Amino acid sequence: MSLEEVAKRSGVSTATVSRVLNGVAVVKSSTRARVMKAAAELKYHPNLHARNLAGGRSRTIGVIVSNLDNPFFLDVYRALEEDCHSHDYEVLVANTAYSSKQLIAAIRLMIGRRVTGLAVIVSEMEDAIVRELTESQLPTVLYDVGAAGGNITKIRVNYRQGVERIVEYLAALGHQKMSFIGHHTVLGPLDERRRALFDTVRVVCPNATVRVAVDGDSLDGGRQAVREILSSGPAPTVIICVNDLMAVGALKELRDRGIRVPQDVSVTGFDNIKLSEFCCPALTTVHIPRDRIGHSLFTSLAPGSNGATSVGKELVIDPEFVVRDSTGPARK
Amino acid sequence: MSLEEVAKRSGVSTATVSRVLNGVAVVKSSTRARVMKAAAELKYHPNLHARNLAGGRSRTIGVIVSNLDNPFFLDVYRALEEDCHSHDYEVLVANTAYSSKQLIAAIRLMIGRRVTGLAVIVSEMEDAIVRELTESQLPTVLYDVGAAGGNITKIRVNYRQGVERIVEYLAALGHQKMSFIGHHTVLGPLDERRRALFDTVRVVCPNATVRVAVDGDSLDGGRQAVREILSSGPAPTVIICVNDLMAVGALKELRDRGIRVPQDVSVTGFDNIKLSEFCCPALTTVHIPRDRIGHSLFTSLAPGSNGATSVGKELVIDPEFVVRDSTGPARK
DNA sequence: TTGAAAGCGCTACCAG
DNA sequence: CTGGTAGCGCTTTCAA
Repeated sequence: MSLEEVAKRSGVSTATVSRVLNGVAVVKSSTRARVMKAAAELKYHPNLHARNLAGGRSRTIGVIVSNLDNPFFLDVYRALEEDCHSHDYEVLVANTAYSSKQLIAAIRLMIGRRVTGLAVIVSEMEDAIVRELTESQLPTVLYDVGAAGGNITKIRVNYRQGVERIVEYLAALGHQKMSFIGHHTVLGPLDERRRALFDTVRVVCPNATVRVAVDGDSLDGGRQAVREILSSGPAPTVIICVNDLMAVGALKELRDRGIRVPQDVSVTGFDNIKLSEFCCPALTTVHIPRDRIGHSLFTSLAPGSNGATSVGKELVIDPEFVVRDSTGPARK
Repeated sequence: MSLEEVAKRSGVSTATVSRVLNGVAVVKSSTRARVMKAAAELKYHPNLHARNLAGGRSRTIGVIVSNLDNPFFLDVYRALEEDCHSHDYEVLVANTAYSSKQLIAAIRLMIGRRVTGLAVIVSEMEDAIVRELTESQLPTVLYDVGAAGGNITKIRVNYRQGVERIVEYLAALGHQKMSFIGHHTVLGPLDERRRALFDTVRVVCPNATVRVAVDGDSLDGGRQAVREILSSGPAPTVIICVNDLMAVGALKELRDRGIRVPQDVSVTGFDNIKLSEFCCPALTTVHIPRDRIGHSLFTSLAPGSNGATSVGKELVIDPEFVVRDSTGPARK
């Protein structure tokens, strides 16, 4: 089941078979037909490793994410995949489960596969890794970490802006006792959100207090974080969640305890994943256009018609505040 | 950045470099050190395509699923990935979005990559595809479709049993006006569930009626299907959903309309994804052990110590009925 | 313990 | 329009 066997069976050279299979160069249609027939009869499937090796190219974009379970990543992935497929590229996904070790392994794997470009959407990025990527020459898009330039494009979401809207809105509603739940990550976007929160609170409502709890990035994690908040001090009047997934978990715990949302406590999410409309109450959140992110990934990574990638820039994405039913006036 | 450059820099042959990098054969430790050093300095990353080509192997398991968005698939994937990584295998995922065309493309890709084994967890399987897979010789696991034997292992979930529990339970609660919402698929597991439902109803509660609506396999799809049900006839007292994801969507639509669950209408899901515990009300559903499925995938596909895969069997997985808060007595 | 060399399957360049 | 052939980068005997 190799090119050579197909060549033999159809009485032509391997070169011609290759031409036919790749639709390149003009091959006499009778010859073409013969080759196609032979390939079909032999159930021939080209060895992609050989093809990539010989061709040097790979037409593959790699994506590494922290947590495929979070719909946020899937939405980005879907948009990217759409572009890739319509331009005849493949996508290779890798999941790190927030582990640096797995991140490194994933990066090595992508480099080893000689991907055309690599998108790294994780929050466990360490400086050393960013440096290695920078030195690797591989066209890369980093999400909310590192600096643009050279082979690196940075996509930055303006979290600060989103957080500001949330805080301003809550402050106007009279909330003073706030809490924040996030997940275990010291670096990257997450901490950015936490820091932005504290900074904003300091400016907008200096009298407000903010208690923090962290747990896993999952429904269970959100629920657990709320337990921690509730058992470690006076009940807050608002729970600001680092993302919608954890917020939905938080909602569950509150409901189980008979704490009403938003009457007793307000809850906010972040990301605006589909689920945020379907939980109850529907979440007040901040929309982040995952589709735009996904499409930007492709645009930056895939070589344009001129043959060059457009990496090296910094793309800023502005979020949008969405008010739904999980927030209300602070309880007296 | 090729093996040869590393060899040159460390003053040994490519063969030796290969040995060092693969930890095979005994290499003098001083030589080994020199090679390692050179590789590091050169930031050498082995070309995986060349490696696979030369080695013939690939230590990669491919998985093709219909809808990565449905947590069900992710759970299966995660279990499989865990096994793969701990046995030094890679996993390659492909998403078909329920399209036969994409399924075929994905299969070709997997074969082209010469994966060790392939798991196909989709519901858009056509006979022709099953046949092609059977003839391909590639160790394959099919989910709820096709027949075991040869290079094919079939994993079958005993849906019928799950559906029976649901119907018996609902019938005992006095429900007579039932409805079923599923997604667009004529073949595979889905239709199995629908047929099982009708068969069971006929036996358990012949007086009951069942209306059907189908839409996409998503939160929106579930909501939409409920709209269809509600606008096309008398309100049912129970809505049986083909899976939890659609059930959560259904719940949302009911809530928006002020229809109480379970007082006005009962709702059941299927799969027991994590979300089914977190929605409100928590879903009565049928648990399907995705982790077991994932682990079985690996066991069947990865060659054992004897070097042979254990494909060819049929594995039956029994579901388990889980009662939560979305079901109650039929409204008079 | 190490080197030389024969491929793995395919592409691409050069002739014809 | 088609064939010959030199690699692509790595693994793997076979000798040394």
